[in-house]
Amino acid sequence: MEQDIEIKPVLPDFELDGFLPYLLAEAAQKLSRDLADIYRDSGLSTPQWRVMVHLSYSGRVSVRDIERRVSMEKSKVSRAAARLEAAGLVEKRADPVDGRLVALSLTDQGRALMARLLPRALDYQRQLEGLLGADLNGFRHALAQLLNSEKTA
Amino acid sequence: MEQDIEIKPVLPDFELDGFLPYLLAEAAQKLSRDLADIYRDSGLSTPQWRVMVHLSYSGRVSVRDIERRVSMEKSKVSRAAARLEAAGLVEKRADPVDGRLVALSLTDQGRALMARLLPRALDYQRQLEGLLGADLNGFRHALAQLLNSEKTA
DNA sequence: TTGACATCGTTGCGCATGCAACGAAAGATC
DNA sequence: GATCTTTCGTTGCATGCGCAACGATGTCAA
Repeated sequence: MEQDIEIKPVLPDFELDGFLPYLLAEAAQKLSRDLADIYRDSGLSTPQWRVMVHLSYSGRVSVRDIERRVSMEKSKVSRAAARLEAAGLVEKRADPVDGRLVALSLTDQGRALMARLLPRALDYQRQLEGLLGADLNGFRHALAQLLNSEKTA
Repeated sequence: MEQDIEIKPVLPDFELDGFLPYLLAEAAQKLSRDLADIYRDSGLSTPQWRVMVHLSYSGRVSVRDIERRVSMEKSKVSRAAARLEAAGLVEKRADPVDGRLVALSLTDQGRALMARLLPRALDYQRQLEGLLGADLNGFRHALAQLLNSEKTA
């Protein structure tokens, strides 16, 4: 008889279902997928969507601004912006003051697209808020705590 | 004078800082990065870590099991398992009952590694729980709600 | 002004990823 | 039992990603 059904857990206390990084990753992935249903039909990838969202309420912005704000790699932002420009949704100009900066802004076509998509995103947001109900405030507070926390290592 | 500092937000109600899918994605990414500091030194990638964790408390499992449980693509699981086998951490056998299934299990070396890493993961978990404090229960409940929700679309 | 250093955005490169297609094996139907 | 369908795991392929290196521009100091 070989070693057979000897299921000896390495660490009995450990439960994957209660592990916060795992749960958070699962939830984030699900929400991201559901949200993507809103903008996928418009031909936007997730990085492109994020850039568009940022431009929708931040006006004219550089690549570096988006990188810091949304924690996207600058190369990711750069490529997303290049495709958005090719699609006619975003305009890239050289910053008149600082020649290194690229000033990104929505074109009329891009603004029209987001004027159509953002309300749907807000609907989804309100749907989520309704789902969470009484837990919403605590949930927001918890997320803020996690985002601002330093790892003790 | 060209169109200049006319920052007209597309949708005034929209605030990225309060948008739940965005916040959740940010928080999940941060926790995943911090957690990775625990196992990165051991040469494990994130998919490999997830497979190891699953095997640590589930005993012998097939690729399909992991795919369903951890919502990882089966190709992702397959490649992670192949590398773990090459590293001597995981053993792959053919299931004696169902020839299609691959029975994955930890080797002694793999078990020893996880016996060293899992306590550190639990420490991190407890650190997070302490950080959340009174919000912890509500946070867990909220995550469960989100994970089980159906999109109204 | 000139030269050394920093910052911004793009691009090349190696690698991981997701998707589809495939062979092998099991199950279903007759 | 023979054939058709389904399931499992692997692999090929196109694409996206992170990281480093690069050219271009700005900044600073002497």
